[in-house]
Amino acid sequence: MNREADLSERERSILQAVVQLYVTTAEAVGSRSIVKRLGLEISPATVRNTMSDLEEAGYLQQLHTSSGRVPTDKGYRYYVDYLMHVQELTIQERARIETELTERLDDADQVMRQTSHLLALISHQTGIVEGPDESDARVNRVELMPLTTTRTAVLIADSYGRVRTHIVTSDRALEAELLGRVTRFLNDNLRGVPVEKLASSLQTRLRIFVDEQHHLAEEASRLLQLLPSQRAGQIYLDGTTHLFEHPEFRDVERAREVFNLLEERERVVGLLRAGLRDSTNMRTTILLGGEASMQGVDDIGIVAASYSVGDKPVGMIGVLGPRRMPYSRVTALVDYTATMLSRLLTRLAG
Amino acid sequence: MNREADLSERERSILQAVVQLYVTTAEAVGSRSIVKRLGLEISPATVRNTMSDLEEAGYLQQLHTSSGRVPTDKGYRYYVDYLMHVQELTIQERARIETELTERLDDADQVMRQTSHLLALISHQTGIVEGPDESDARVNRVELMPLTTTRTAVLIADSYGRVRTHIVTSDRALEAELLGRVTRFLNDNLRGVPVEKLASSLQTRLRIFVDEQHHLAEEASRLLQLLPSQRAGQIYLDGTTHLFEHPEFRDVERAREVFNLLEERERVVGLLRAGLRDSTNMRTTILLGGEASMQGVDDIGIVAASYSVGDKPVGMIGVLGPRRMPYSRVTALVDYTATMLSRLLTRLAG
DNA sequence: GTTAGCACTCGAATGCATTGAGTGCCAAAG
DNA sequence: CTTTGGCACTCAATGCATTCGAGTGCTAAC
Repeated sequence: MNREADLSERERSILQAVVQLYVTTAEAVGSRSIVKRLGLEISPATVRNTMSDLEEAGYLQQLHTSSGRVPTDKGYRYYVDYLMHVQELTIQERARIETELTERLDDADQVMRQTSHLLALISHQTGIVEGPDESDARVNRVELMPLTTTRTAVLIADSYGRVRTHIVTSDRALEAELLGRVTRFLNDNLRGVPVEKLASSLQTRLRIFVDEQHHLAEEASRLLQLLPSQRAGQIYLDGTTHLFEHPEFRDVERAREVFNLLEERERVVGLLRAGLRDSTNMRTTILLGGEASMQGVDDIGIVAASYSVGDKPVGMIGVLGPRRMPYSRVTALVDYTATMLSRLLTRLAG
Repeated sequence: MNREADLSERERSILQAVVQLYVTTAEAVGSRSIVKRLGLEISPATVRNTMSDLEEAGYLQQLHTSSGRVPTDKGYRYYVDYLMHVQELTIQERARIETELTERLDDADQVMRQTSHLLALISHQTGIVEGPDESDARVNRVELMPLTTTRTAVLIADSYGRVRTHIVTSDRALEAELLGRVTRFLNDNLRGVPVEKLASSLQTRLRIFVDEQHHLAEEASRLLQLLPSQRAGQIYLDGTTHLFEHPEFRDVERAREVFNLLEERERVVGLLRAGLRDSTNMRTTILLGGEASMQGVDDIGIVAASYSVGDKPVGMIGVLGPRRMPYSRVTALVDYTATMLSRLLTRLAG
């Protein structure tokens, strides 16, 4: 079923005008302002009739009998799916994203931190970057670094160009020389193994090498057993205070809800993932507070896109703001940023 | 000058009652409730006279002519300096801090994250931990880990048991074998050097070793030059959303001010440091919004304490909340936590 | 199908009286 | 000289009635 066909040309342009006006003014929009906005030769009364139809069909909503109208979830959804035309970024903005991202090219971690910063800076909203999915990361290199006789830093460089540090304590003293040999052993045997399966992989390979390198393998196994199990994908946030700029969060309770959401990283990841799942063939997805995947937090909207390393999508980025967000601008931003990030990370991993 | 002598016994106990009542109720306190609170055989009228004196002396304040009174900065200051008796933590709370901190004993970074979490959890306020001052950190061990032919991870374990990762890109390809030799060279020559002076120290020692190990030293120098200069001490925050629970931050503008402060890490570090400087011989310091060192953010209070590695104070922890804070409880918490943290980090570094 | 006109609705703003917690002050008591 | 009871006074908060105005819904005419 093509919802696009449901609305007449006039209804479409009026819905569009309502959304756009509401987004900029944050106030319910009336028939007169619509006429002004469209510059058309129709009277407010006509607009009122159409708006009434749109309300009946569930696209608009009145806060009280004699007020202007405001888009409903359905109205926003229609707008972002069919009416919005993505507003290109300016050349300056593109250039800025490109230079400020490539500056930090060295370090995947820093690239992602900087990405969230840029998203926030340019959109004046909250920028979100979810780090590459741990489950796809593979071991590029392992290093064991003695800290004290019993404490050892296990350093794992993964296929995304990130370096992770875990510190493990063992019962008995380990000599630096031994750690050096174990390191070499691990690098010879574990490159390309999924990071999550480091310990279990080693167990498997142990069987093969058990005779010749029994001692080394034992030691390595002991160390890797101590690694904490993988936490959920890292998340980078920036610009959370921009939320305070919007009138919908004047009420502290509302603001609090959103801040609570942002503190629960798994929930944020969950939302972004849901967005990816529901996404059509578009590169960006828009999630609206109140819709199925966003139970529990109304009032917000998220523009999200996935980024890839090579051809494989590995994580999400997004911009979170009030549901009343300038989607056309933000969509362009998120789309372009995701493309740039993909390119950079691919180069880093390659 | 001993300010303690300035006030009569009655004035002292009434000031104390005002602060305590105001802290729990968040409402201006009147003469009747004070009488009830103190359970004394004096009449409200007497209390009113005394309160009037206290107001004239600047310890109390009326919001409007016919309302109850509220402590001023000076009033709070007197209270925390002379009237407050620290309320011991319960055994359960002590036990909790101890077990939940020692659990993560391995990793200084995690210990500090956990510390901020505990501070927030137990106080129901915002917990702050400032990582050990970078300027005192010394190199314990260095490792170079090849990521690609041109990208190298420089790993530095410092004397506080932390491991830092920097990724540097060099112009020309570096063989793993070479990096191994450079690593050994660095560890032989740079242990104990202040982390900040890594690059310059190497330059100095280069002159000595220039003949025999010219090539190695050159290579090492090139890599270390690329390290980013040290950013200010890391900061760990937790429980920022607790701020929303207090009526003083019902007004979004107020809340926003504090969140902005918390986003500017250097400013937070600056406040804590100022606290350390002003501190008397007490182990904890209390900073009150509006006072000299806290220009620009009213309405908040901070209880801070320094922690040490060995005998040397290296960083600060604190709890931030509304100025109307239960200082006696929070002070006990911060004090005990700082002691525990010192003990753990000393053990880690030792 | 579109428009002008008009009655109607309802939130927001304004004015006004009431209430009550709390003070300041004074004169009397201790 | 300190303390107390009494009393007038102040001021925020509350409730209520009124007004104002943006905006609608409806109907009759175009």
